[in-house]
Amino acid sequence: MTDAVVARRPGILTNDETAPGSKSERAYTAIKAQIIRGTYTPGYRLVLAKIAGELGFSVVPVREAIRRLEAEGLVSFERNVGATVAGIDPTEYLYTMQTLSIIEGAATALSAPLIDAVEIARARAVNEEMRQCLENFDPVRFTALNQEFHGILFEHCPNPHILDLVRRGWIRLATLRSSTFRFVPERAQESVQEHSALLQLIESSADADTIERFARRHRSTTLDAYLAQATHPATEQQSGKP
Amino acid sequence: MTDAVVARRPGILTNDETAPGSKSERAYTAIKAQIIRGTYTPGYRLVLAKIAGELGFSVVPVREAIRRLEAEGLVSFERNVGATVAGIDPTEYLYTMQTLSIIEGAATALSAPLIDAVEIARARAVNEEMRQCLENFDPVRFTALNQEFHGILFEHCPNPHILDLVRRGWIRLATLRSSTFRFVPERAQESVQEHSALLQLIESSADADTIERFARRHRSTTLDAYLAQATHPATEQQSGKP
DNA sequence: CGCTAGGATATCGTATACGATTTCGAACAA
DNA sequence: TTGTTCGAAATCGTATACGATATCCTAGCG
Repeated sequence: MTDAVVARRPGILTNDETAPGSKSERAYTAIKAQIIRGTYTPGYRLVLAKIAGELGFSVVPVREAIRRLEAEGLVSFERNVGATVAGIDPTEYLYTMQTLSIIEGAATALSAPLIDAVEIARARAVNEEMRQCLENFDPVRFTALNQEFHGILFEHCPNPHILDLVRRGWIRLATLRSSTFRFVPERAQESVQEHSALLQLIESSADADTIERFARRHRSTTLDAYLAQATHPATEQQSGKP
Repeated sequence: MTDAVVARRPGILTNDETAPGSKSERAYTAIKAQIIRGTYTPGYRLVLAKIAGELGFSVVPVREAIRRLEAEGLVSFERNVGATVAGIDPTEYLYTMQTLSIIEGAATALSAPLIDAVEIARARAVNEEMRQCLENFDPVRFTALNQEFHGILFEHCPNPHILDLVRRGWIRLATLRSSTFRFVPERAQESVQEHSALLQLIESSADADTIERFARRHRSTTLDAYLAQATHPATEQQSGKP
């Protein structure tokens, strides 16, 4: 296979973290980053004064940032009580996954005609590396590569709204990396194979419907695997007071 | 047909407007309502002090509300310059419609198994009334009923995220009621017929895929009709200074 | 021992004030 | 006329202050 020469880019799903804007803006990206990184785990209480102190800002921009994150679904907020990092119980997880499978399926189908041979090659390289991760049992890298792989597939989606929804879905799922996520080797194996098949479909210009169906199914199957594995995916919220 | 006895409810797409919360909350719903009503048309400049004055609040909650609306895509915002009601150029419109067709199709398919005979009857009644609106040429009522009809179809969608996305899509489209929207009688005629067919599919428990496909197509066909009709859907933003 | 009342504490919600930035227009030079 | 500079006005961005509300703890009562 043609490997090596294939260029690698950061990938559409990676966060900027560059935040040279207003304090409100920086608070927004800072908090968001913490949530994604997992420093603020689901259920963590976001106390205005505390965060403001940590960032060296006053409460006003922090508050604004939090309400924006609430609108994005990353934070849940209660009047006169405060905000917490949005928790994800099993039901929530299922909903999120289902939504993502629908959106991402569509995004992939819409991107497909715009993916050229070079991109296909890139995706193949990534998928190959994923296979190697399986042999070396490196779930962390596997997950990262999986993200990159799918990123390649839908980053050409011409509809920015859909792209945005996909990104949000991935971010939402990223917040439970540590809690619900379990690595399922058998499923991962299948996953790599399905990726190959999907690339085949795209390469051979299969019709949009087929691609969409396949991509969607790929997602929801992964979901089933994870759900089956997770014995009792923590219902309770953890208190955020360290 | 069994009419009359069928109960009528406000419908899932109608706005609450009840806002007994904090000022930040009330500012949020107030501004949102104005945007949906069309009082604040796309391009309208949302000046903090002015809106604060109108509502009798200070600027802080207003600003917060605006940033939340930005996160929802109803308002576009530029640092140190201000916020305007999000405009929708033809491209944007197309993107929004495409996204909505995908989401709404899925929502309808997911709802279908949960819709009972009573609801079907309700939907039939609404559709019948739509047909009458065509005869009397009442586009306004027709549009309202169309909203109610689709509301019945997907309001049972068990996935709240999807439901939420559908709602947002409708709201986004509502903001251009006055600008891009043109009523296309021929298409409206077809629309009513497709509604009947869709109800048939649901009633006969057609498989999810068929329903989804049909619902999606129904949407995107409407889109095509509107786009074909709109001669030159205003590219320019109107200045907000009255 | 369990429950309720009441106050202390933590935290939120928003008004006000003021510095920072952009925008707009007028005066002036080419 | 056209372009440029400079200053005033408009508007945004955020710190601070303080009232409002919820939560927690303690003491007292049954």
